[in-house]
Amino acid sequence: MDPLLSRLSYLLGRLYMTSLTLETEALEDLGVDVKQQAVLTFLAEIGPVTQQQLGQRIGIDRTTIVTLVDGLEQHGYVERERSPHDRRAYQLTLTDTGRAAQKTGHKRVAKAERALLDNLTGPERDTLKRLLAKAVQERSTHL
Amino acid sequence: MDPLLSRLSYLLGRLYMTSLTLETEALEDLGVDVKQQAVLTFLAEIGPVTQQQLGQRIGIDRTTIVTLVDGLEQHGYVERERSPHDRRAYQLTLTDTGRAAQKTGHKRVAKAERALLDNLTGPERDTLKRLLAKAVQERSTHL
DNA sequence: TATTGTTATACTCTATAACTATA
DNA sequence: TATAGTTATAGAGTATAACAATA
Repeated sequence: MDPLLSRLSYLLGRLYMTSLTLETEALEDLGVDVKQQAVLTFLAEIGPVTQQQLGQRIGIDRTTIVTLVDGLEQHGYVERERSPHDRRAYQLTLTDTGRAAQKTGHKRVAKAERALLDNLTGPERDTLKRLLAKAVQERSTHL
Repeated sequence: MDPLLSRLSYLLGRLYMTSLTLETEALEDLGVDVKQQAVLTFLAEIGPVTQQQLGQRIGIDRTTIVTLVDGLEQHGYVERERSPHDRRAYQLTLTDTGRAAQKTGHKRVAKAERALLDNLTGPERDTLKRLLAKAVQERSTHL
C-alpha cells in the first residue's frame, strides 16, 4: 500500500531515527548522549586513546570531539591527561565512575535495541543484526 | 573487534547514510533529491493530493514541503492546481514529464539499493528488507 | 475561529578556518 | 613545516512563529 515502505533507505531511516530516540531517552539520566556512550564503550574495550585517534575510529570530526569529551569530563567519566609521548595530545582515560556508567549505559542500550525490534522474534533479530553487520563490514573492507 | 559494529543503531546509521549518498548520486542528473523522488513516487502510485496531505503521509513538515515542491515544479514534474473543494489548498498532480522522471528515478534507486547491499546474496537482501519492513510496519501500527 | 500555503526567523548539527602549543 | 587540541564562524537542515487568503 504505502510505496515508502518498499524503499530500503526509508526503512533504514525510520528505524535509525527511532533507535536514536529510544537510546537517547534510555541514556538521558546518565548525562550522556548516544555518541558519548559510544566513546565510553570504545575506551572501555580498546583502552586509552588520544582525541584524534578516537575521532578517526568512530568517525567524528576532531572539532566535534572537543565538546563531546567536555561533557564526559564534567560528569567525571573521563580524564584528559597529557600523552607522555606527545605533549600536544591528550590521552583519554576512563575513570571508575565512567566505567560504571558505561556498563549501565550498555544495558540500557541493549534494552532499547530489544524495544526497537520488539515485533521481531529472537531469531529474526539476530538475523537482521547479522545481515546489517555483513553489509556494513564488507563494504568498509572495499575502501 | 570494533565495538561499534555490534551496535544496532550504528549499523543502521552507517547503512542509512550510505544509502542516502548512493541514491542522491543516482538521482542527481534528474534534478531531484531523495525526498523529491519519494514525492514523485507517492503521486504516481497514490494520485493527486494537497501539500498538507503529502507532508503528513511522508512525514515532512508543511513548511518544508514548499521548497521541495518548488523544485519539482521548476523542473516541470509537478503542477500546483487549486483544489476544487478548497481554494486554500493546492492539488499536486504529476505531469507526463514527471511520470517519466519517476520511472527513471525508480530504476536508479533500485540499482543504488542493490549496490548498497552488493555483498549480500539475493536471498539475504530479501530477508533483510522483509525484516526491516516488519520491524517498521508493526511499530507504526502500535501508535 | 481554524486551516492552507507561505515566509522569515531561530535552532541544531556539523564542517571550515584560524589560533596556540608543541613536534 | 606539520600536527593536537581548541575556538569562532559559516553552512545545511529543520523546526517555530507569524502572515494572507480562505474555510
